[in-house]
Amino acid sequence: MRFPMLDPKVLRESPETVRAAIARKHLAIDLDAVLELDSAWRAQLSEVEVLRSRQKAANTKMAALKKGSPEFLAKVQEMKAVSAEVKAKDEALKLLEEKWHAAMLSLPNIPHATVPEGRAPEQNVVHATHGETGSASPHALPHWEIAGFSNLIDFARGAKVTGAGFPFFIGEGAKLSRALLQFFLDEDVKAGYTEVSPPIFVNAASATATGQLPDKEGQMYVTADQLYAVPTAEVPLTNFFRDEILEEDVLPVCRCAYTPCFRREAGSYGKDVRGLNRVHQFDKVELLKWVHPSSSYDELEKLRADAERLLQKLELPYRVLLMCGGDLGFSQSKKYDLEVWAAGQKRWLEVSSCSNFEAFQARRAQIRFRNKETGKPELVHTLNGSGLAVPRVLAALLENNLQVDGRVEIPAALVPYFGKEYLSFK
RNA sequence: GGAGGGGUGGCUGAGUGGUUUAAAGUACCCGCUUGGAAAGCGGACGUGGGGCAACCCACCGGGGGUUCGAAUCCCCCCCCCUCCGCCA
Repeated sequence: MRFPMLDPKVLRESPETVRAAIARKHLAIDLDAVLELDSAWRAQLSEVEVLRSRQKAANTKMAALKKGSPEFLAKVQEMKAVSAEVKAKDEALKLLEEKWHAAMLSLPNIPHATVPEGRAPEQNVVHATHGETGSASPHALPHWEIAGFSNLIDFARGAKVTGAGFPFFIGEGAKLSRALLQFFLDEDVKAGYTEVSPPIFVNAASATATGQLPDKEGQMYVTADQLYAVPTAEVPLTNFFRDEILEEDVLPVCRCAYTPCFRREAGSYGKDVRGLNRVHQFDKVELLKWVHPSSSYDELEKLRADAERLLQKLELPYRVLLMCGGDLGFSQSKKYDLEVWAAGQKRWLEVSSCSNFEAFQARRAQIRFRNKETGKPELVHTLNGSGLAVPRVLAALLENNLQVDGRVEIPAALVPYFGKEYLSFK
C-alpha cells in the first residue's frame, strides 16, 4: 500500500474542507473527479475482497478433502473460474488504485487558519522587520562587483572545472563560509538540536517520501546507480525515521544537519542567478523537528525564532514573511520565510524557510508515534527550516559590512570563528 | 567486484504447497497471588485498508510469476553476515 499525502478520511468526511484548501492555495483541481475515483476504487476493492473471501473458504474445505476425489476435482473446476475472476478484477483494481493514488497525490495540504489570503508573493504578509535597510552606505555594491571578489569566490574557474553555478571558495572566502557553518551548527546545538551528519545521496524511496519525486525529479542530480544528490538535508533527515513508530516520550525530536545542497535550478535566469544568489551547490544547515500534533504550531514559532536568532547575532537586517495561501508550498500548512537584506543589490534574499507540514509528510513517509493512552500509532507532525543557507548570508554580509577601504567588517559573534575582525579581498 | 550463508511479529525462533486463524518462547500491559516484589497462574498483546457495525481483506525484505490454493516452488531486485579481491 502506498500512501497519499492527504488523509483520505478528511476527503470523505469533509470534502468541503479540501475544496476550501484548494481555493486558498489557488490551485486548479477537479475535486469531484477525485471523489468519484475514490468511491469507484472502494467499490472495486470490496468486490475483490468478497471473491478472496470465497477463495479462502474453499481452500479450507479442499484441505479436508482427499486429493484426487471427485469432490476435490469438482471444487478445483469451480474455483478455477473464481480464480480467473479475481485475477481480472484485481487487475482492474490495481489500475483504479493507481489512478486513485495519483489523484490523492494531487491534493494539497490544508492551510492553517492563520495563513493570509493571497495568490501571489506580493500578498505575503511582512510579519516583522529587524535592522536598518535604508542607511546603506553609498558605496555598497552587489557582492560580485566588489573589487577583488573573484579572489575569494571564483565563478569562472568553477565554470571551467564543473559548470556555471559551481564556484570555488578560496582563502578568506572559504574561511568565512566555514566560519558561518560552524557558527550556525554551534548555535543550533545550543538551541537544543542534535547535530547529524547524513548521507548526501539518497535513494528513490527517500526522495519520494519527502515529495522530491516524482514532481521535482528534474531539479535533482542523479547518479548512474539511481542515487539522488540531496537538494537539502531535509531529505535524508526526514527519512531517518521513515516507516518507524516512535515512543511518545521521545517527542519532540529536534535535529540539525549540515550538508552541501545540490540543485539543478532548471529554468532559473536573470538577476536571480547573479553571483551567490543562486548556485547549483551550496552549504546549508537544516533544522528539523518531529513533534506531537498538539504542539506543532508552538514548535513552528520556536523554529522560526531559532533561525532568526542567527541573523540577529550576525547583526544583519532581515524581515519575516508570513506566506499567503497562494505562495504556500503544496505540502505546507504554514510557512515563514526569513529574508536577509542585501544592501548592495538593494533586495531581500531568502535564507530560511520555516514550515509546518503537520502530518502531510509524515503520512507519506509513515513516521508515527505510539499514543500512550490509546496504545495506537498516530502520525507525527514534521517541521523544518534552514538555519541557515550559507552563500546568501555570506553575500549579505559582504554587501552590508563593506567598508570604504574595501574591507568587510566581521560581526562580533563570528570573529571567534573567522579569527579576524576584517576580511580582505586581496 | 567474486564465492558462500541468511532476511518470519518488539526480540528469539518453528514452519519447504492446503485447520497457519503464522507454533512456541520471551518482553511489555492488565488481573489473581503477596506486607511488597519475584516466581507461579489467567487474560490481553502487530500494521495497514474497507465497512455505521457484525465483520471482511492484505501483509513473512521488495517486485513479478506458477497454482484451485504460496511464508513455502520459480525469476528479478534490495539488504545483512562470513571469506576473498580492491581501496580512502
